[in-house]
Amino acid sequence: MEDEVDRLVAAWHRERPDLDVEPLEVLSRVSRLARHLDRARRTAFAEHGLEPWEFDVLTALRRAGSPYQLSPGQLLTQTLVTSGTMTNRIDRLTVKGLVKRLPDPDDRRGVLVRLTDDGRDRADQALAGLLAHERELLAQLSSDQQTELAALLRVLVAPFDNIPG
Amino acid sequence: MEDEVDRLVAAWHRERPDLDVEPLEVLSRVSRLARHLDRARRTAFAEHGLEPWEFDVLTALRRAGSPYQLSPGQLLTQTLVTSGTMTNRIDRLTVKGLVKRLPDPDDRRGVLVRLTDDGRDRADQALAGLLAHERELLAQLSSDQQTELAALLRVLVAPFDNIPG
DNA sequence: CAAAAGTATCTCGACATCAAGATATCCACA
DNA sequence: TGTGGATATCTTGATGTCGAGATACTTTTG
Repeated sequence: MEDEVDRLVAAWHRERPDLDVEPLEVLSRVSRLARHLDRARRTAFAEHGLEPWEFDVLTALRRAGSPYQLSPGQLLTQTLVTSGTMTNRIDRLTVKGLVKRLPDPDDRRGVLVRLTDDGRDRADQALAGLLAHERELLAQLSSDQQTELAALLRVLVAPFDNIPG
Repeated sequence: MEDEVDRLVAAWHRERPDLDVEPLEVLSRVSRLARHLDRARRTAFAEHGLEPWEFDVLTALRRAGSPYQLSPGQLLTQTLVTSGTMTNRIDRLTVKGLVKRLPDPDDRRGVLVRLTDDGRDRADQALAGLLAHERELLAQLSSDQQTELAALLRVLVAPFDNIPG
């Protein structure tokens, strides 16, 4: 089946036949798919009363394991936002009662952000919902194809994840 | 090579061994890669004095072919932003002398946004630069692997692109 | 031909994000 | 032990985006 990127590439061939736009076949699809996924996730999370950014923070804490706490610094390396943004997010999640700030007993500069019981439940529910939606999307591919796709994507992502930056 | 998603999946297995998080192997990689690509593009465009959003608008006009003009409405369906955002973008591109607004001769409600000569050159240069950078990223994969990857991604994107939404 | 519905663009207010800088604290080394 | 540099978090100001509504014009309908 044709997609927008096929049309994009066709347009470039028409306008710039001298140019090899092959890279767009992969990378434009990655970007566009990510955009669509963002929308789908927003919808999925709304069923649980969460915004995507709230899910990101809550699940980072959830994955940390009991007692479900991380420093703001650890949270921002995991979520790739700036410190100002993270301060703001923690503030708002605190108001909603999903996390709370505790002083770090070992470092008086720092604080620890801990998931409340309610926050943990919301994270678990939203994750289950997300996985259900995503499984539907992936039903277009066989299990083997999914594995293949994951492996190819890993090759492209790994350099970013392993080289500082 | 391991990546962040491998670590993510391992963490979920540890904390929620009951849950099948297989979909994340594909879709989290798509989202994370897209995020890295955004950054890389920002860097690539900066060499040509353009922001990513400027590139998006200019290349949409460029692809339209001579005389390189589209209505704001056409531009916002292509770039997936809202009308308020597009108005703002056209304003700023006009100030920079990369596009200009012309009245639509056939519909007095409408305007046409046309690329200036300078705008067209900038778009062409930035595209060439982008493709060069992206080719480097993709050098991790063989030509066959790239084709395979593009095909698998197309299967996932196509439903979004072909069903209105 | 007049009124209603639809369409195209722009305006405005709210908000999340970023980048840079401020403040407080820790740590290595002399 | 004290001093300078590194670290952790928060604050501030600017900016781009969204969403709702306003305005102007076109098309359809009766």
